[in-house]
Formats: sequence, structure tokens, C-alpha cells
Amino acid sequence: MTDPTPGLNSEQLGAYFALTEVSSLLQYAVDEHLRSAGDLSYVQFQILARLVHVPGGKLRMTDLADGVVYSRSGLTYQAGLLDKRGLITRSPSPDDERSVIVTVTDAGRDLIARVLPEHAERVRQLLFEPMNGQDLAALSAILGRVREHMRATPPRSAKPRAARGRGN
Amino acid sequence: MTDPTPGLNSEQLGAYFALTEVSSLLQYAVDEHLRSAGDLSYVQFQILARLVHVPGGKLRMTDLADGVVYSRSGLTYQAGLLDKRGLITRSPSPDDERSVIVTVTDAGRDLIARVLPEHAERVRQLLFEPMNGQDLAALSAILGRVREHMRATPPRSAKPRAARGRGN
DNA sequence: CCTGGTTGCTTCGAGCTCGAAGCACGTAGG
DNA sequence: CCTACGTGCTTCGAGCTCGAAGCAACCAGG
Repeated sequence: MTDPTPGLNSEQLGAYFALTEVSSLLQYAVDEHLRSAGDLSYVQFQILARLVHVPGGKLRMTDLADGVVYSRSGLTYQAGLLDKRGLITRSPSPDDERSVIVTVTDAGRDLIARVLPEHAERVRQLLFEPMNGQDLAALSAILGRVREHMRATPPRSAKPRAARGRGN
Repeated sequence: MTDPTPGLNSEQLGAYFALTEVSSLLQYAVDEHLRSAGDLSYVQFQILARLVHVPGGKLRMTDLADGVVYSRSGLTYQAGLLDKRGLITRSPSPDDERSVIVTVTDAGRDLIARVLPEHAERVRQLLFEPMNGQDLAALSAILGRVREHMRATPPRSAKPRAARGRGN
């Protein structure tokens, strides 16, 4: 116990814990709202939001998984639930019979439109309230750089499969 | 679709997504390492690390739950696993028969001592590599403020129970 | 001393997550 | 054309998570 945390000084350690806690608390708060407002889990919201955000409202499963961090099997499960509720449809791609094209339905769009304002408001209140413009700029810059760095850094003991950047 | 995200401008939205993704990727990487190095989940690691960090190596379940974000039932479950593996012991508090005092065993200390260096190194590499001293200071300040703010902001539709800041 | 409310933890059921294995389609090399 | 391998998704089993409900101990007030 001479060196409390080799490799990280105490400021880094504090930032690491703060990051963990902040994102946890944020997710909890947001998840709770989505569930009560639209009976959606955070994952489901992410899927729908992403689809709504994209030009044709369509995306292949794989592309969807690249944006959301969840596993493929988890995505299949959640897509099944959304399909059952009529918020998305799934159909085989004409180009590639293996691929499944996911499309938001109007009901899906409506639901997102309905919950998004409050969702955004919550995030603003929890995350951005205690920040000024300078903070936001700094945070954006740092996180952006870290994100790039993480994407570029391959997992330690990774399977060479799946090159992260667009399958084909 | 005139206003893409009411309540959040695009810079805020970007920061929000970046935060989500960064902490997700970080947790994945760290979790994977802990599992392969010490057969520990991230939660288990957090529990042990917290105990090791604390003077007597003892903590009540509640105090433990205040630091780790997981639910009480989840904590009970994980504590059960750690107990079975001999990494912690659980005993009723002499002061309050309801409370359970969790104590790290030597085996638990050894395990943490064994995995901590690599854990820290990973975090450093992924999170702090692309930051300079100024970034770190800024990030710490911002996250610290946000964390306080979140702790102080009660969940929207919350039960008044559990005052968040140290039970008694 | 009861009696009602609070607190600390555990048990329980339902649901979600993941990786491994499986299946079907696509593609390259002979 | 046929074979072998790569890719996209789903199924499956095991394990983890959560909140609700349950139980025991503490803490008033009368």
C-alpha cells in the first residue's frame, strides 16, 4: 500500500470515478423517464432515435449495432420487441439476402417525437445546467478526442474480426 | 423535424453522445480485463477496491451501495458471490443488528493488489493518454461540478426515501 | 410495555445481456 | 460448377439486474 494506485495519480483517479458516476446517474435518470413516458428502455430509445435521425429511416442491423454499443444478439432481442410493438419493421435487404433492413414506422416516429423533448430537457437539466459555454466547449473537445482515441485503440485481447468501421 | 432536438443544441447533443460512448467503451474494456485477469466483474472490483481503500477494510452494505451505483438487491447478490469466494466476510454489526458489516479478507486484498496495476494502466491508456494536464484539470472541475449537481438533483418521480448523502 | 412507522438487508420473479453455437447467404479459388 | 471460407443475423443457455415484497431490528409516542 505504498503506492495507492500505480499508473494513475489521484487527480486522474478522481476524474475516472467522476466520469463513471456521472454517466451512471445520467443513464438512470434518463432510463427512468423513457420508461415512464414511453415504455421504452434506453436501448430501444437509442435504436429508434438513430433510425429517425437517418435519411430514409432505414438501417441494417449491423450499422445499427455500430452506433449502439450493445451486442448483436441483444440488438436482435430489442428489435424483436420493437417490431412486436409496431414501432419498426424488419425486412430482408434486396441487395444481400442475409442483411435485415430495419425501418421506423410512423408509430415509431410519433413516439420519439413525443418523448424526445422531455428527454432532452432532462439531459439539459442534469448534465448541462452546471456548465457554461466554455465548459461545454472544453468538454466537447476532450471527449471528442478521447472517443476517437478509444475507437482507434483495439481491445487488448481482441478477436481480429469486425474492423469497427463499417462492415463492408 | 424543424427543430431537431428541442432543449439541446447540437454541441450539447454531441457532448452527451460522446460522454455516453466514452464511458461505455471504457467500461467494456475495463470489465474485460478484470474478468480475464481476476475473474471479477466490474461491480465486484468496485466493491473490493472500495473496501481496500477504506481504513479498517470494513463497510456497511448501505455505505457500500452509496458509492457503487447498483441496487441493494444487486449488491446483496454480488456480496454473496464474493463471500463464497472468500474475498470478503459478512457479519452483523454490533451496534445495529440489522446492518451487515462487510470486510475484505487478505485474499481479497491480494487479488486487488494483483489486478489494480493493469487496471489503472488500461484506464490511463484509454482515457488519459489523449489528455494533457490542462484537459485533465478542466475535466475534473466540470465533472466534479456535474456530479455534485446530479447528487443534489432529486429524481423526477422519486420516492422521498433514501436521502442519498450518508444514511444516518 | 405496546403500536406504528422507519431502516437495513435479503428473497423472489421477470426481464435483459452477453458470447457461443447454428443457419443461411455470399464470395473466391480451383 | 463445387468447395471452403467469410459474413449477417438469430437462437440458446447462463448469469446479472432491477423493483417489489418480505422479514427483522430499531425508534418514537402514548
